[in-house]
Amino acid sequence: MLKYQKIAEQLFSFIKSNNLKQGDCLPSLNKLIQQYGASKTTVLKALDQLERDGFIYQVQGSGTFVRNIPDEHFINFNVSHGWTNDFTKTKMENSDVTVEKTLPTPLVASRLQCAIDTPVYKVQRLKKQDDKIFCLETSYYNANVVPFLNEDIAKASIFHHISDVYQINVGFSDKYFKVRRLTNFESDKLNLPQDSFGLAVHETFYTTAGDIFDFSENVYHHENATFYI
Amino acid sequence: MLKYQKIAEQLFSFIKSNNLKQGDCLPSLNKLIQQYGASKTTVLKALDQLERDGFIYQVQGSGTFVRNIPDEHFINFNVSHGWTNDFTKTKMENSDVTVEKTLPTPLVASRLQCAIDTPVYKVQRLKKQDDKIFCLETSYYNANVVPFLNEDIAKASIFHHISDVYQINVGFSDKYFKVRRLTNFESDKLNLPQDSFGLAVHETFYTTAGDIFDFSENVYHHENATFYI
DNA sequence: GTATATTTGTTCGTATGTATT
DNA sequence: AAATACATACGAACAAATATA
Repeated sequence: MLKYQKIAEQLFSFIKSNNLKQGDCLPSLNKLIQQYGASKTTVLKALDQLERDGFIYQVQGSGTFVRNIPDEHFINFNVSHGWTNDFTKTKMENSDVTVEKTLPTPLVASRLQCAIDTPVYKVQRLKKQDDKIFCLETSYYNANVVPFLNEDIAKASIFHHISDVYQINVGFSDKYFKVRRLTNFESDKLNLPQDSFGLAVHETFYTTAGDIFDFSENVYHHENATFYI
Repeated sequence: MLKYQKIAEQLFSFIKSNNLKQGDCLPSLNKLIQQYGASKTTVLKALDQLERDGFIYQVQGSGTFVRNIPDEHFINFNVSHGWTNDFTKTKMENSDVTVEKTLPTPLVASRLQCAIDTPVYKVQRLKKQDDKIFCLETSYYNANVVPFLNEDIAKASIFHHISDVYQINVGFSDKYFKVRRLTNFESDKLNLPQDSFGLAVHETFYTTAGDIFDFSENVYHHENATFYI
């Protein structure tokens, strides 16, 4: 692990273990430089990462301070994979898992930016948190990039699997969302009355090298799924 | 304007004016260093900002590439003030503006982290985009931080006003959201049937110095409001 | 397939600027 | 007015990943 990442992790642990609250002050840059035996550049990079992640904020001439810890009943909308609020990891369980090797619809092919005769894995999963139905996920993996998937892999974590086995690492994603009425199939799966509404999220995932490997649509249970950013 | 900001702006303009698409390559670091007469650190800082904003991605050993331009019908969920997708600025108009100096409810006081006898401005605005109703905003400003507001200011831009007049600059915000049924008042304002659903967003705004000055609830029209991140 | 060049990523050190205390 | 603390910018060296010959 890199030096600035290690510093960022230790500072984060410091905040958690000392139970620091919004507005509490962190040690000054110079103290952190001494404390970690690092250069200013390196400590600043660690602080910048923590700031991007929403844990701290820096005020010129004043100091570095802790931000609010997000309410634990809400889920970080930025990490749709991993499902953690970074403070208390919430266990997300997959059920009703189906995996099918098939050909993409025109919409899916356009989102995966592949030809319509490119084989894709269609994966559907019902995600539950503490036995509460959280969302229905329908995702499509380009089989030319992700050579193999099955129910066992999908029941655990697809992203971890393809990272471990194929060294395919998630880089970034395009993410669109809106509120819409559920289809009968969706309301059935989510155990909601017909004509219920939910949050529908379309997300296209790219590898760190910029290649598309996954397009997903998640439909969230409007009562059980609440988010923060 | 700072050097790295200027470089970031010019690179962004370069992408737009040359109509670059997803995957297109930007000049290498060394070329940018020569081109802008800046150090590696400074150019990197500009690139990091553009990467954070979702415009580019960097691949070690390979190069720097352009990301997808977001669909123009979707709005950047991260900038609830300003209302721009950074490529085509969409005009957002305020109507049905009311401003009232009052005392906070317990919920509002807790969100503003102020006493219940602290005066606050309650501002309500209906936001329209091309005459389509976009959302109903109800916001509360701590009057000890923002000394004065009226309908004229609220009809234009409150954030611009308090930045210009009081040097109060927005630093960051805590943002929570979920899908819920609208109240009768809300569905009436949004011109939707009763019992419609919408996206409800609670956002607490902090100044760059870390002081809370605004708590807002936005309720979005589920047909007219679509987002990206 | 391998060596080499290219390109981004990390880390160090230093100087100067700017805002707050 | 002075001290403190973060912000910007420069330069240099080395590391790591990728592209190319």
